[in-house]
Amino acid sequence: MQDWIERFEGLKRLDERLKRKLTSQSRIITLKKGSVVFGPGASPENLLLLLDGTVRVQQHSDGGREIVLYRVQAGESCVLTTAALLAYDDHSAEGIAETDVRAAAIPRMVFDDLIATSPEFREFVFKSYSRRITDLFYVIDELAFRRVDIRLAQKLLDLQDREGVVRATHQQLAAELGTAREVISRQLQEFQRRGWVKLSRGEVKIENENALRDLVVVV
Amino acid sequence: MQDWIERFEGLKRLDERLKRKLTSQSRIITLKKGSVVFGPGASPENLLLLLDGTVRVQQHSDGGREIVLYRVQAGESCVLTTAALLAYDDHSAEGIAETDVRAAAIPRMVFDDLIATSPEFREFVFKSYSRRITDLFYVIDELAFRRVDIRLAQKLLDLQDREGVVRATHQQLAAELGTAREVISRQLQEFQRRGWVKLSRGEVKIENENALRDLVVVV
DNA sequence: GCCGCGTCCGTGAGAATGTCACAAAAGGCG
DNA sequence: CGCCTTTTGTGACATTCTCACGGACGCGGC
Repeated sequence: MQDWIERFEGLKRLDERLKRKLTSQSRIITLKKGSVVFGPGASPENLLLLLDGTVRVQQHSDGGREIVLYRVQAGESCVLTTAALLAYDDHSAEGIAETDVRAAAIPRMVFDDLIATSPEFREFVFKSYSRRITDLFYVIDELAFRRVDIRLAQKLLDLQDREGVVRATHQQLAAELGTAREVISRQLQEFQRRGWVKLSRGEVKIENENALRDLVVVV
Repeated sequence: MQDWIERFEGLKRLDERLKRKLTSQSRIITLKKGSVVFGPGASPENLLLLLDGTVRVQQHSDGGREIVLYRVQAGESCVLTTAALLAYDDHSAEGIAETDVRAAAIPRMVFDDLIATSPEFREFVFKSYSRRITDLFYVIDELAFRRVDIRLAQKLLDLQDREGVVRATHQQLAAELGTAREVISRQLQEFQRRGWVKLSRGEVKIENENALRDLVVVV
């Protein structure tokens, strides 16, 4: 279980000495689905590299609404937790394990050391930042400028499994888009009326994927 | 003009050798008010440190709407331009000089070198990232969860000068908040009706600052 | 002056989205 | 089945967005 480094595109090219250093000095941790990876008052002192599973990062409002900011997939890192969430304690962003999760925790000291010695590691870290910031820009763009029906169609396409089924409650879909549950319910009914989806408790079956894609593209 | 480094809280503690390196290897550039500091297809290869003036970073929609993401003030750096905007060329974020601007441009090589050798410089860079990301979180929070009247009141308080005057057109205020001009016009009229502000072409005079503050806080 | 002209602002109507309060339906479980 | 929780449906209304105008203001040319 020592060669998890090979799963990280950006870390493959580290030289052998650094790879050994990374594997020997970082701990492998596991988290149950649904547990809080980081949150208000619980910023880890470690850089987390996700080996398996996905982490959902979201934000709350006072009024109980939520919005999903981005997801960290296996093979990616949680750079922002180290850097930014410390400063951002007045508002509440948190990371939730969407599945059971396995991750490598790199202590801050080792992180610092690697940043100093390895250009490859630096590139990996800055690319991670870049990725997350791009995600945030995207969320802002969507929130400010796109209609809800289009965003919902896009989200359904993103979240569907191989059978074209999205397993999520209306409430969860609303949280994905940062809107209200009623809005989602009504939009989904409209999609169903047009024969694009089929609704049942806790899931949405996509019946006409192309119609959804057209909505996303053309408008 | 060599001691601009002292203006940067995070760089003061660099040792003398590195300070000399920074000043000798980076160019001082000046930009006219209104010019594009960076934008689609024009990401600079340099890290910019702002000596004087402010840069406004904003995003466009296809439909001609805009939203201000954050401002870079004198004494801060444009870290995101180097890292993120390259990856984000499909959507259009750009930096505009809000005033005449003077900045130090640090070549990528020097940046890389400093990151490798100086813990103080690393901290400076990561803090800069942290600051920007916090700003983006804030924008998302506002967009998703706050009413426009509250956001407008907040913005007026932020943008007022010493005399309580905000010099901006309704269109510009709309761009600040990522909303439509008509919405701002109507909200401002409502504020005026209540005696909180006085409107004239191109400016808003705040007449009752406390009322605006109350609106921001209590709701 | 006063005539154009571009920018800025006001307005009405209707669509889209958000809020609130409740009720109905669906599923789990003893 | 009866009871409970979760999920979904619905109406009424407030807020925000969009579209299509028209009028007002400031400025330069005459």
